[in-house]
Amino acid sequence: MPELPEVETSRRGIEPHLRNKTITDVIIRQHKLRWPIPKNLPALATGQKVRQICRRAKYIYLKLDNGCIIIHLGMSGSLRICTKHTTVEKHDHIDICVSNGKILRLRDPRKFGCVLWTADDINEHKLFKSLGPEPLDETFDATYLRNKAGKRSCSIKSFIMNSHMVVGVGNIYASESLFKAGINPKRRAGSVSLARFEKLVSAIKNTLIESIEQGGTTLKDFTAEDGQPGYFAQKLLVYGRKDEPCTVCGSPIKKLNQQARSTFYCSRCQK
DNA sequence: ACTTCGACCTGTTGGC
DNA sequence: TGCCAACAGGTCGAAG
Repeated sequence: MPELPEVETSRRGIEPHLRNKTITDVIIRQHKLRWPIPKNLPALATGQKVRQICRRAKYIYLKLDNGCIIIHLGMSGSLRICTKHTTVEKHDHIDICVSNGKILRLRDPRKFGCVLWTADDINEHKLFKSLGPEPLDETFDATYLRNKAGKRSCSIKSFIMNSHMVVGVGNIYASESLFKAGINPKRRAGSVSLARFEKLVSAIKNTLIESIEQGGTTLKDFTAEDGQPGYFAQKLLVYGRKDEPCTVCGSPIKKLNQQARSTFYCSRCQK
């Protein structure tokens, strides 16, 4: 269920356990994720040192000297740091074992996630090549979005959730950001003014920064073998609040479906 | 080039 | 209390 803040929190959580450690083994229990885990991944990665633990969009990747291990958590994936004594649970699909005895373990009940390998420049990888800017990058601003929006007829909500426009805005933060910016989620992307894109960009950045900070304070011990990994409840203004009063004007929050996803908004505050 | 929609999978929840 | 349908925070790739 990870949105970008959870992915970044996961990256930060696993980083100190893996950086500069040598991979001693890769154990695959289930190949069939969104795409098959490459059969030769253990052969490629074993013996290599993990140089960096990075994030791009909602992908986490481990940089080795001979390539990268790309990880996506899909809808239900989670990462934890284990030891060889940690019980393997159902849906624990892959272990990446390193030289200090720690194990990076991916659990993903719905199997929408993936673990892939690339030997080439990560930015040339098919999944990375056409990604839009990071939402917290300074190149992501109102002018950029206005230009991208052009005369497009798709809804502003699906526009900001489109990874070719900007990455990392998931279903929850799309609703939350549009509420903060006062924009109706059904509005055509092409009809949003530059001034309103300014508000929207600020809202997206603020929402994400706040959540990442909250993740950092919530995250005490990522090894959390017994409980959940570094996910965290967040204060939501509209998401999941159907029929509850708007925090600004008091009118009931509405729910609608867009592209088969739930959208929550205030019809009085968002035009 | 743009938009919509199906597909992938299992666990949880809410209504009857 | 139990059953079943609906739903869940992602996103690619095909089809129109």
